[in-house]
Amino acid sequence: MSHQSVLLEIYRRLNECYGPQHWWPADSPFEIMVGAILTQNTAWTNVEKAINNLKDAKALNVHVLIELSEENLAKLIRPSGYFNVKSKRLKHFVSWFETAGRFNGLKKLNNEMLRKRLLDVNGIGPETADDILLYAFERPVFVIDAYTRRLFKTLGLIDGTESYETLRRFFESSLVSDVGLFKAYHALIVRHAKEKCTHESSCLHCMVESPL
DNA sequence: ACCCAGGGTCATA
DNA sequence: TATGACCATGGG
Repeated sequence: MSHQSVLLEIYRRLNECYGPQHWWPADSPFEIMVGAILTQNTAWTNVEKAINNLKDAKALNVHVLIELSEENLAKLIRPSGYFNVKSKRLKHFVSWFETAGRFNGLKKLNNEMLRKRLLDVNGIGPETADDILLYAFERPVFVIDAYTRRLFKTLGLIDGTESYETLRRFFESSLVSDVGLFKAYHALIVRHAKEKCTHESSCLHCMVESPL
């Protein structure tokens, strides 16, 4: 059986268990990018609080974020944790974003170039870059996170020690390159990890027992 | 009281 | 290249 059919079958079952997930939850692509940085190693419920603070302060835009001091920005995003680190990272990101000509400038770059540029920003690593590429720029990039690693290790499809790039290539070369599929797949993997499948163990749709 | 969450950087060997 | 310390809040 090809990797393609295995991965599609897993997707089919996840989708049957949980249905559409409406991801990424945000009002705009810019909010997605800010959220991608804020959610680094952090529960999403905490990120929501930080984003709401930014909205209440009318600070969820390039101009205000550039003007805002690092200290004041840290206060606003406090609930998301690592607030000093993330304040710096957001500042790095918005300065870069503005300099690069925002969406109209950046959307001209191909996937590989855009990814390279994102990774040059201090505070943006592979997963954050791919969140931004997939959900904000609608590029067909498969996001690898800890949940993905765990699930597919449990399924015996990967060893679990592979590098980020190796795993990303595995998914991207095994699946048809489709933004909608990649978005939905990643969202379902997260959903499956967070809300463990409550179906009977005999459930034919969930081939996986909850990871330990 | 402990554990973890939609990671990434930096210093060290 | 590869491991470890560090960042920090809030919910279980």
